[in-house]
Amino acid sequence: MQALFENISQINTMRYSPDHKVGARARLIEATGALVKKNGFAATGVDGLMAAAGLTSGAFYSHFRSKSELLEAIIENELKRSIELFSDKTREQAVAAIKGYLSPAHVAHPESGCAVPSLAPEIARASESTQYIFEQGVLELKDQIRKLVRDDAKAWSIVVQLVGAVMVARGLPSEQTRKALLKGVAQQVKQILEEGSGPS
Amino acid sequence: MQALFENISQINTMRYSPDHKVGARARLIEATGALVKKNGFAATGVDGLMAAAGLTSGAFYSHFRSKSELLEAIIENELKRSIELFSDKTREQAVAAIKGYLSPAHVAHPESGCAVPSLAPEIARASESTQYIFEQGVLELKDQIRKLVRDDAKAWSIVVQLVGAVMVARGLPSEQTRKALLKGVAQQVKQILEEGSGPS
DNA sequence: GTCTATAGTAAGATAGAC
DNA sequence: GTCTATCTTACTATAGAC
Repeated sequence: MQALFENISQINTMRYSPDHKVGARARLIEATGALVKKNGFAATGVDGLMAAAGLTSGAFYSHFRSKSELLEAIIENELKRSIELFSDKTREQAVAAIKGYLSPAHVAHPESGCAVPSLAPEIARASESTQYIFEQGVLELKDQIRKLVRDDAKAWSIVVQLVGAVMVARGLPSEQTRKALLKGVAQQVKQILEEGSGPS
Repeated sequence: MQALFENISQINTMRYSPDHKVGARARLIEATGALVKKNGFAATGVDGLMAAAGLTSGAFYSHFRSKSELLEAIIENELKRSIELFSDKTREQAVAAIKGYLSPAHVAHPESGCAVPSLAPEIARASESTQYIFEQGVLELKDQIRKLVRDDAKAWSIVVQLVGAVMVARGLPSEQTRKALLKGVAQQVKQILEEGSGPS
């Protein structure tokens, strides 16, 4: 299973020449990623996806064999960015990233936020290879949080609180309720972080 | 805002004569609810929805003015059932319900499970009236959990851990990872429950 | 690589027979 | 209320010109 991951990564990496920093495909993945996080994958047509990148739908299939292949690429790209939010950071920076994740701004702007609260149910219905990529990303995210709490259970708890809080808050029309939820969850997450901050 | 809720509830209640316990509309909401939780709302057509109830698509609009009105009815119905899982229960029963929520069986069977981990992102993109119904349901769910922990922040934390854990676990192809996540979250939720179990 | 055009299918919704 | 048939639009995907 781990070997499969490595193969997928290799294929994706070697599809482009090393000196092309950001190709057309990468730009497509960026532009469509924002749209898909905002409006959902199933609800967005290929026409709309390509329009977001300033192109027409005919060009889509020069870059992806199918729409579902795009979802896979989006998940890979988006998860990488979410992971970077928590990696190679001081403890203070990581705690600030958690605070930002649980902010009203993140709730209000799915297009520039983490893909998990926007797309997780659609990932659960996607191909197995898409789910493998998702799993690798989630495990890496958990491991980054684990560095802060040095405990797997606590790390998992924080990960699901972050994504659960943002996902639920986005369905709440009342700002008051949204803020109460975010504040409550932030308080509990902070407590877990403090429990785990004994001597290194 | 509260008045709006009452009006919506009244309309829905008074649409049918009081002696009809379960009408055709209610059966439709049940049957389509399971399908929508499994496959997603946007991804499921009216044809498929009605086929799940043994009918054809033409009959759909005798019961709902639009597809989005159905989503609203499904959310209302499904949230009611999720709330009942935690209401009018002894402490032991409620704790057992939490354990069941975080079970592999719940992760494996979205069609018979809670609607929130299946549909929350689609609710976030739905009409404001659908979101009001969602908010009322989520608040009631939180208040049921609050009875166990007597603290709003802790109740919110548990709610988002439950829905976040199931939602993320459903995207993980490895049973090992799924179980580790569920076990870790269950452990942390249990700890919150024990913190809040002082003298009444 | 990107375009226009189009094939083929499925979508949401309506009309009228029964 | 439910059916079949249909309208209109949108969908995923492909073909061929540039």
